[in-house]
Amino acid sequence: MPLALHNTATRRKEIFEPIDPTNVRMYVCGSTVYAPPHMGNARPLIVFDVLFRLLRHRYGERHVRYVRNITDIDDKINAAAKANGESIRDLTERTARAFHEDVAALNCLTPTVEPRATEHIGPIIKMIETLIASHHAYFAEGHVLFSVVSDPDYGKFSGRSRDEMIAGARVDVAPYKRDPGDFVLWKPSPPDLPGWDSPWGRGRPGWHIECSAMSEVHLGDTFDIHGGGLDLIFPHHENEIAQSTCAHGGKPFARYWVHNAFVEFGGEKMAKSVGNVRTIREVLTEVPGEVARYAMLMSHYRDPFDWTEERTAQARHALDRFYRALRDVEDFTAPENVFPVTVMQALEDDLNTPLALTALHAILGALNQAIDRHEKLRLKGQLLAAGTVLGFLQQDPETWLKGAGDEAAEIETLIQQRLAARKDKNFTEADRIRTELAIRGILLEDKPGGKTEWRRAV
RNA sequence: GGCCGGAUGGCAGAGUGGCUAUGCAGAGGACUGCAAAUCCUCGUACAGCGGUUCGAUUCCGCUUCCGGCCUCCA
Repeated sequence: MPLALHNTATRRKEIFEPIDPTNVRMYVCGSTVYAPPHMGNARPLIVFDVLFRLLRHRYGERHVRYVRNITDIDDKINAAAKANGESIRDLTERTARAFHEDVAALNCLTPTVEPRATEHIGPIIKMIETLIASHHAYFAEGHVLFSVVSDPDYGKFSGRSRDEMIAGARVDVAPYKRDPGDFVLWKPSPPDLPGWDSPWGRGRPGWHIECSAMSEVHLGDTFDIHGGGLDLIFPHHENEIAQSTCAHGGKPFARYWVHNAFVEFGGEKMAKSVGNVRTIREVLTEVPGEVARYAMLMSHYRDPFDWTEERTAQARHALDRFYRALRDVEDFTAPENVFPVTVMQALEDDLNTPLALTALHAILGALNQAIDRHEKLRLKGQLLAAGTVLGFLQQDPETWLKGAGDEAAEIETLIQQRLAARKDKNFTEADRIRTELAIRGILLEDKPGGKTEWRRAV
C-alpha cells in the first residue's frame, strides 16, 4: 500500500514517492530555545516522529534522514536572556537541554541531524551572497533584504497575492524596504548582541534564511518532505521557498509540505502570546510521557483539538488496558516485526493515527478473547510491532502497571494473607485487606487459577 | 477586510452517496464469595436551509457558529 500525505503545496492528498528511496529526506522546523516547550510545540515533535518511524519502516532505518533544527539565534532569545540576567549562551544551552529531555520523555527518536543556526553562519552568508549576486536580494542601511518582486512565484505557496499582503500588512514598513513584503536576510547587530562578521558588517541572520541554509547543507537543494506547524506556512515557509529556489537557480525546494494543526487550550490556540500554555514539563508531572503521546495521537494531525484532563485520562486508561493485556502474555516471546495491516494502512493514509488506534483496539480485543496460545503470540507480536511505529507499548508491562515503588514485597505479603483468608472463606478479612490496599492506591485482580495480580491506580 | 480549515451520538473521534466505526462514560448480562479485570448485548449521531440524486451525514450553494493565517508563533 502506498503512503499518502496531504501536501499543503497542492492542498491535496498525494501518493508519496521519494526522490531516492535509499535516501529519504525530511526537514522539520524545530524549536527556538528561549522558553520551555509546551504541548503545542510537542505536536509537531510527536507527529513527525511518527512519520519518521513510518518512513524508517518503509525504506529502512539507514535510508531516512530527518533533520530538525534548533534555532539559537533569535530576538526572543536575546530578550529572554536579558530579562533573566543570564548569558545568551547559557540560556540556549539550558533550554536546549531541557528540550531534549522533554522530547525524549515523549518517546521521540533523535533526528538524524539537529543543526543549530549558530553553527551555520558560513552557509547562511554564502546563500545571501548568492541571492544578492542574482538580484534577488539587496543591501540597504546595514540590512540585506530579500526582494519579493524578484520572485514571480512569491505568494503562490501560501495562496496570497501581493496586493493582499500589502493590504493586510499590519506592521510599519521599514523605510529602507523597496517593497513592503521584502523580508530580512541579514540585520546589523549591536556590540551587546550576538553577531558575526559578514560582507555587510557585524550582524546576524534573519530567521527564514537559517532554515534555507541548514536544509541545503544537510539535505541538498531539493528534498522530499518539509514539515512544521500551520502557522509557519506564511511567512516562514513561503520565504524559505523563495530563498531556496532563487538561490538554487529555480530548482524545486521541498516536494511535500506537511503541516500540523494546533493544540488548543480553553478553546483557542495554545501559545505563549495568548498565555494559555501547558508546558511539556508540567504535563509530565501529571502523566507519563507515553500517555501524553497517546493523547496527542488520538486526533488526526491536521485537526485541532483541546488539551484537557479528560483526554489524558482517556489516554491513560487506554494504555493501561493495552499493558494489562500484554502483562497477561508476558511470559511468552512474541514474534517480531509482524506489523498489523490494519494499523499500517491507517498510518499510510496520511498518518491517520486515530484510525490506527482503533485498529490497535481491535487487536487488543482479539487478544483478550484469544484462547489459542499461538494466536495470542501472534496478536501480542502485532501490538508490539505497531507500537514501534506509533512510539508506545515498548515498556515492561509490570513496570507500567506497578510503578517503580519499593513496596512490592509488602504488597505481595498482604496478597498472600488475603488469599489465605479467602481459602478459609474468611471474606471479611479478605475484603479488609483489599480495601486497605485500595486506600493505598493498589488495585487487585483475582485471576483464574487462584492467582492475584495488582496494579497501581491512577 | 482578504484567505484557509472545521461543525458527527453525554464526551473523544474515524469514515462513507444506500449496508450507520472505535474508545470512554452509562444500562443489562456472563464470570467472581463479592469485587476488579475480561467477554457479550444495548445508543439509528452526523449544525441549519436549499439543491443535485432513485437515495446525502457523505457532492454543490447559502446561512449560522468555531478555530487559524495575514506580525513572532509548532
